[in-house]
Amino acid sequence: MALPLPSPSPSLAVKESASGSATYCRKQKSLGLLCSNFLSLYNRDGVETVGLDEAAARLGVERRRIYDIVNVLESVGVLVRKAKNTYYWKGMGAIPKALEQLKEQGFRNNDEPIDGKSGKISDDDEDERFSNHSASFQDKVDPDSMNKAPGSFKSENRKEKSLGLLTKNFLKLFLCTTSDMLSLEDAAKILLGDARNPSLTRTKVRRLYDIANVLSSMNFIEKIHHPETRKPAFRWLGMRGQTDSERTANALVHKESKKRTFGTELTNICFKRSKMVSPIDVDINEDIKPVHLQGERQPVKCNTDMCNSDQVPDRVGPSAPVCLPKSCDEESNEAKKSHDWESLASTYRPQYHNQALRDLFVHYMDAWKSWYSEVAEMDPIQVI
DNA sequence: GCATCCCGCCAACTG
DNA sequence: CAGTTGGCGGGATGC
Repeated sequence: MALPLPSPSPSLAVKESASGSATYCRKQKSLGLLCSNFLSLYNRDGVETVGLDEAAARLGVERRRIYDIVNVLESVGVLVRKAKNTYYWKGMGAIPKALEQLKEQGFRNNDEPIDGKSGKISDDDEDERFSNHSASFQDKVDPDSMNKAPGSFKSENRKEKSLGLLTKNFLKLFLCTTSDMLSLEDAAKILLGDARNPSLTRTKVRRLYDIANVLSSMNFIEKIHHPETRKPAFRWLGMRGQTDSERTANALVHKESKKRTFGTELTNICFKRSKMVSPIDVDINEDIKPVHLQGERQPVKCNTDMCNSDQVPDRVGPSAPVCLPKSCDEESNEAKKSHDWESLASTYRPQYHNQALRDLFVHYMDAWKSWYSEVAEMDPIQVI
């Protein structure tokens, strides 16, 4: 899909206060939310490849953030690198196998199951033997890597510190240990050869936070507090019998249930740390609940359609897919233009928790309609 | 005040 | 060598 893509930078999370001033809203820019949106965007039938530029544009984030997501997803088998800028989409169905392989690798590299506290895990199954720093397990080499040509030390050192590899090893800590609860600091120390270096540990912890956010958005882990120390930690949830769609769906629910206090944050209209964008920069996606309609409330029937972000630069929500809801009025017209996003729309129909959110949605719909009618007159929306 | 983690610089890597 | 990739840590935000 060759798209005329805008710079993602304008799509920033902003929140407008009652006074009209704006503040940066960190939550709306989180990697976990971005991951949820990423999955909602690509986890569907017919997706074969993922373009990084396209993903960045659709999600309204900088490419750098896409790398973070992609690296973690690649570690759990959801994506496989195809070429520069392009990944194969393997889907959530590839996860169990990937985890099983990680588990095997973990046990193969360590003679016996390791304990979450004292165990050690190779810092790099494939590359660590070329490492030049003091990892604990440099002598434990993944046999699969034996036929790989060694690269330069710098190259290997870089790989060894990659987010993808760190993700794998972090997962192995859960998969290959008896403990299903682990603090990130402990994980960092285990995964680092040099646990004495506070600076290294701190950096590792930062990366683990990134990873944990993505994994928790996929419901692989959940944040808890250690019962004794009250220190924050993460608990392994694993697959726990969830289907692919359930996992993706839960990923969306998760964002609301874990990262937001209901009713306290009605919009995703946020400011980037210092820059401003359109106050209509709403992340509608975050307020979308997966279907499983069992309920009382029938939300506004809404068809979603992907618009070329080139044409909606200021309306792209923070890390939300460039996917804006349309009213019933427009539905028939847009149906002709719309494509596979309809299936997504039917799967993730909005369900709002409270009246305020519903009101916001109506408000957003009105704003969108107003804007859309203007744009439609000027230049028809291109469909991806 | 500590936990969290976004942001973007810039070096390494790649085609 | 231009474009891609992604490590890294400063520092802002959240609690």
